[in-house]
Amino acid sequence: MKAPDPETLLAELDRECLPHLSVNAVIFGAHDGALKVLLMESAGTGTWSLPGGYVRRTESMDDAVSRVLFEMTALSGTTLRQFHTFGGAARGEAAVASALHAHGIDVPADHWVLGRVVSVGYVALVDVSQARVAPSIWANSLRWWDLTDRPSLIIDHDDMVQRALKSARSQIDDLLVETNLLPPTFTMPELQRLHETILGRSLDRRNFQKRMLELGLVERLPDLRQGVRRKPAFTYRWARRDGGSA
Amino acid sequence: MKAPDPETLLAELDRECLPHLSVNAVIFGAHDGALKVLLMESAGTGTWSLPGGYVRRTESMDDAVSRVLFEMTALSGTTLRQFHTFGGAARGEAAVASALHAHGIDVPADHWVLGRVVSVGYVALVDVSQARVAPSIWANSLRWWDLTDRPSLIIDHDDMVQRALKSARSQIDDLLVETNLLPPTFTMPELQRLHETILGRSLDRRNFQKRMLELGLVERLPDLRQGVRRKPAFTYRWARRDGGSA
DNA sequence: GGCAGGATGTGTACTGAATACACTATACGT
DNA sequence: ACGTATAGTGTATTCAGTACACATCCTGCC
Repeated sequence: MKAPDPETLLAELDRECLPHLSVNAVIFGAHDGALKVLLMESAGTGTWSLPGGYVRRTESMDDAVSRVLFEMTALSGTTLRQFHTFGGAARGEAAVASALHAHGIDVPADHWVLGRVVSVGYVALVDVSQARVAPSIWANSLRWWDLTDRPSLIIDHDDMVQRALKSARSQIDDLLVETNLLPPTFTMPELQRLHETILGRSLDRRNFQKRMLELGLVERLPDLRQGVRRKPAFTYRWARRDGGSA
Repeated sequence: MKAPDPETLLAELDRECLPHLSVNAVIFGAHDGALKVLLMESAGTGTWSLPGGYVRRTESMDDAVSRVLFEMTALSGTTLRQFHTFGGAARGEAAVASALHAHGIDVPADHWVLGRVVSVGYVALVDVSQARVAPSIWANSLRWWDLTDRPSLIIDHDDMVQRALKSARSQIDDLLVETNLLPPTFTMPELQRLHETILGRSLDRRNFQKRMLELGLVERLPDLRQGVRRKPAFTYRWARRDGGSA
């Protein structure tokens, strides 16, 4: 993002972006067995919301949300999946005014950014330790929150988190494949702990391993993971998907 | 809808609706064992597309799509379910210009209705015989097409139909409950034929009945359906759902 | 009135996926 | 070397979904 420029920011927004439309990303991360979600605090308001942004006229929504994610975390190549679009009539983002005001930008009261905005929700799973969280014009504070101990969010963003979580859990295999949430090679217990963190419940080791292998999601490598202070574990990597058409 | 008024239609659209946003409805109907989809022909172009409309600034998207459905079919109370939002960068609706031009309305080339529009897709199942299909400003022709024998559609509407169908089939129980696709009381074979039409495959009678009853979707009534020229069948009605919270 | 035909009603067996569960093996720390 | 913590592995059960055959009842024809 550019540095805040009182005069041109709003004009640029109007010229380059689709009005009344935003994308929001529910970014889940796993750290130390706790499920985290990335939230931002609108400057000057103390209110928390989901990271999001506007869609440029020449970019697809998918590209827009990838860009937003990159701007906020410096992560690219992450699988972002659309899960729902929120189009209630009462969706207005008063927090935007405060955020912009904190940067010396006055927004006309009738500007669309303060009014009703339809928001397309995307969900992603990322590695907390790889994300380089960076504040922006919209967010003076951006940080990971424990999912079970987070502030309440503006408008319907709490609902978005709930839906995103449900969606992420139901597509967990799909969302984890080929992501950077795990190193290129990993052990089965590592993969299982990740699943458990995301699903919020414990899984049986034997059933878990059986399922991963039966689904052909991972393939075992000849090496063992040494260096840990326990029994060495087999290492695995994501299996190449054999292209199955619809 | 109002009668086309060259001067005010566009102004009204700008004033009352959210720009660059539309809702589209994939309306499936079953008739004589064939799965139908409601399509409209943009006036003057001969190109076919899904019914749709714009979202008023004071109504929710859900309300907007219900209104569109009502305007086109006079059906109300139908369950419409959002299934996906289409936000590709190349979404422009040239057909709109022709449709409006056919009504003597000239659209400036840079107006948003001709440019990129993000479209929120909804799906519904309705009774073909109850729908009173009515042309509108946007559609000079509106009719049911056999799903397997339909014209190709503009932009990504063919993709929308595919996704909608997949979504409808996976939620069939949910979409059929309490709808007007069947009379208040119906027989099990009637319900089964409806399922078969929507799913596009035949089902086993015993398994089907067992499943419907096990899921508690229907409850048997004391009466038999007479008057048919076969063995009389039990009648059923939709069972009241015992409110289960998430 | 009897009989053939077609549609309706019903229960059991099989298969596959998910679940529950216990013991052996290895490295580290003492 | 011995205890402990973690990793590796197979079998039995349950549940959902699927496959399948025969009796019943009404209609229409003879």
